[in-house]
Amino acid sequence: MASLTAAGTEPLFRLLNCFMPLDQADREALTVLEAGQMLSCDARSDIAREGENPSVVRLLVSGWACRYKDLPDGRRQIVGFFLPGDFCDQNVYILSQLDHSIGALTHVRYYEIAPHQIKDVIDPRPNLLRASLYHELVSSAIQREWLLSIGQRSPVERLAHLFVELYYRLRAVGLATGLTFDFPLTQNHLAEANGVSVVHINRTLQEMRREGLIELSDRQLRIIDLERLKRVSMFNPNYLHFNRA
Amino acid sequence: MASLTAAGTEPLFRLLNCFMPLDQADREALTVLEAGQMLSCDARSDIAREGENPSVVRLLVSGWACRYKDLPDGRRQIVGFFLPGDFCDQNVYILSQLDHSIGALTHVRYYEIAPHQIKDVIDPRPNLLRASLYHELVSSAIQREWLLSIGQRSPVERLAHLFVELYYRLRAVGLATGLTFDFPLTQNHLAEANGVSVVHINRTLQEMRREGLIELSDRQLRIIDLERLKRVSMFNPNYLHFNRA
DNA sequence: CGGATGCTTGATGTATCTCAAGACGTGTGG
DNA sequence: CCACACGTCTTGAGATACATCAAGCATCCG
Repeated sequence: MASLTAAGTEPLFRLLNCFMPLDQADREALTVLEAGQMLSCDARSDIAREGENPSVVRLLVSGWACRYKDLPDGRRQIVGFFLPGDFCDQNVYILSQLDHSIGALTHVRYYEIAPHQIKDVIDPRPNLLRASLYHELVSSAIQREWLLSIGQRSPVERLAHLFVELYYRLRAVGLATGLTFDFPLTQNHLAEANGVSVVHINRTLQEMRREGLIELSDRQLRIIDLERLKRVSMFNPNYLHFNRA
Repeated sequence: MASLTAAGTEPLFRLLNCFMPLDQADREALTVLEAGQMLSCDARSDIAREGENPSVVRLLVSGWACRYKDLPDGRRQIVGFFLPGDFCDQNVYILSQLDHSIGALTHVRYYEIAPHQIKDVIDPRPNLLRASLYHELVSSAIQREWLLSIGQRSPVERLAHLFVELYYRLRAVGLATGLTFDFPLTQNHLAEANGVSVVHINRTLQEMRREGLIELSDRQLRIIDLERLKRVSMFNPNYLHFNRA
């Protein structure tokens, strides 16, 4: 069985446990998925490419990844981040063609699992089933919140909002215990996720540091004033649907 | 049984039929949903508000609606449009709290259906089941494409892309037979969906008219040059997953 | 040592916002 | 039936937030 810290299916268990109260039997049921094939992938390489025919479900175990879309002329938009414990699209294997790509932002490790295996594990247990449905719905809700951010929030607000969101999600899977935590995104990633140029991200970050909101260096983020960060970004946690944070 | 034009469950049938080949028996199965309660709602009023506890699934029958999110200070972002035949969130009734609102853009008519009724109709028929899963996945894919649009495309490109998307979707449900069709969105709606000010939308539209791309007046959109519109916006229809357009 | 990768800064241009006003059509109540 | 409010589209003027281009520096690594 996996150790309790950031290995195997433990992050997934912790995440699902935020949606529905799970018990030890649920936890053990999930470990069955650890029989699947564990793969790994280097930073800056793709886990899946647009146009492929997906046939497996991927469960991120360690490292950060992202979903992105690109245009023929090279512009690229990150449309979501994957953290340990996240399924990369539980149901997309149904589609015949992937409409986006998945890229590794750091070195990542993940399971590739056959769809029926997931069903075998999850479907018989009502709470797991419900929690995994939540997971799916929340992924979609996060996309909507990003649309609100990119469409309406200013760059400072956008970054503040993103930092708080990632803080909540990392905490859920046990990767942020305090207000300082590993944060491997480069300014380039932040730019691609927020629809702003790198130069502007750089200046926006400086402003936020000057304001005493955050510190960010050496791949570590320190949230100095969480409440102000939430106020600035008008953060409303309801979209994450963590009933039991 | 409903007439074939834009009434009852016919738009839904047509939409699902774009994902999987359906037969007459599937069509008739869907009409069972017409036993549900038909409601209507005036333009500019809300069908559902953020914070509510959703317990029904809504199927849009006629008119246009949108999903939107707003910030405490009044800013608002439209994150999706609903056309006849669309389910407003097949699965959200699972969540205890709605994280967004649904607003009517025109006078709309819709069914309110109990979740179990939908399951009763859809689950026993494999093609219906698969098609409705597609519907869900495509809604999510559209959100991703919008993120790409708002984050990376210029206002002209964004509008062009939106016009093509809506043309495809309207055609799928039989509401656009030629390149001229009813288009009830105001410039304000376009602004709120694209994260641009109304003034700028106005000027962007003028530019597009000048360029001979479209005509738009009196709630009618005329696509003058579809191919150029697609080229300008770098439109790739793969995200709609209309296998059988 | 040379080449990636990432962060930072300055200078310049422009796309887009904001504010403000007017015109038009439509429905409504006095 | 008129007066008025309201929603929508349009235009102008001015301010500014942001992109772009370009360069320099640090770190890491083969």
